[in-house]
Amino acid sequence: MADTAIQIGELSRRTGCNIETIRYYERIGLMPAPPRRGRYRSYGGADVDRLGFVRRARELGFTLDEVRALLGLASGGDATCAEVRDLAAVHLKDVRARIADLRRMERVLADAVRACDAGQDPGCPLIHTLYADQDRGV
Amino acid sequence: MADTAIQIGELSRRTGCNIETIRYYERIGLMPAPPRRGRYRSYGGADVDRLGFVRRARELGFTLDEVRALLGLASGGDATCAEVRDLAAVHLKDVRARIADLRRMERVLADAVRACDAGQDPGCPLIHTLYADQDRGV
DNA sequence: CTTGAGTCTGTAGCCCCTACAGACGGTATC
DNA sequence: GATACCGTCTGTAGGGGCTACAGACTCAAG
Repeated sequence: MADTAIQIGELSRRTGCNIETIRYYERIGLMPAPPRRGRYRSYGGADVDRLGFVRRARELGFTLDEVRALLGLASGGDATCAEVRDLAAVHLKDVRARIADLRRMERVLADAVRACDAGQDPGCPLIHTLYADQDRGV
Repeated sequence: MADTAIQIGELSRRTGCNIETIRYYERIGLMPAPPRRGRYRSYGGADVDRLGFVRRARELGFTLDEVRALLGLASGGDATCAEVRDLAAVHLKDVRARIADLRRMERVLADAVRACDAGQDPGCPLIHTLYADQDRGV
């Protein structure tokens, strides 16, 4: 929120976003190309806010395209809240699907590891699982 | 398990693995280069098994490098079960970490969507979350 | 003889960065 | 003033794990 001009390194420190990544975001048009002081990029408070927004959206798992959409909506009026909500809802569904996938993996892996520990099986239970299960399960 | 020779399309059908992906696996040495009938690849039952193994391991979220290791261990004696177990245990930990990450995302997203639906907030709650939360949360 | 499906090689693209190489800028020290 | 050192610059290549072409071929059926 300080409105003094900062360099890319400071922007990186304040947002926790890698310098290379900041330049990458600029290249793909996610961040605006800032003015230069000499040949160095010069950022202001608005850039810190915007990049923070991007970073937090990324941490919630939004794709860069979704982040782009969110940024567009964020600058619109409050009529866009419904659109934002829908974007988030779709993404939430996606996140839940990924969780469900991972839980299936978790279950199978945990079972296999437990079976290995039990050591009843002649041969390795996990290898057995991977070889034998014909398209079923998982 | 049929031991008649099959072409890549049939291998693809039997394993559910994309043709391009099969050739890719061959290129990176995950699948052996099969003999040719004329200029067409000719596969046997062992290939169906091996590719099935790879596919199931992938479905459990193992990386290709891990799959490579598993394949190596699978052909070893039963002394390797402990190694397989450890590989799986490490991977399981990873899967659990990813689940935890996704659950954090899920929680924040679900809260935001709920807040949007409630419509108390002046402006959009999700946008607000993304702009305001300073490094905290998420 | 021609059509059509299957296969072949090779290369380029996807997502989202990350990691260089090699040159320049600006400041602190000697 | 020279040196050292950090920060920044551009540009390009790589990663994982595929996927999607283009353009050539093989082969069986009609």
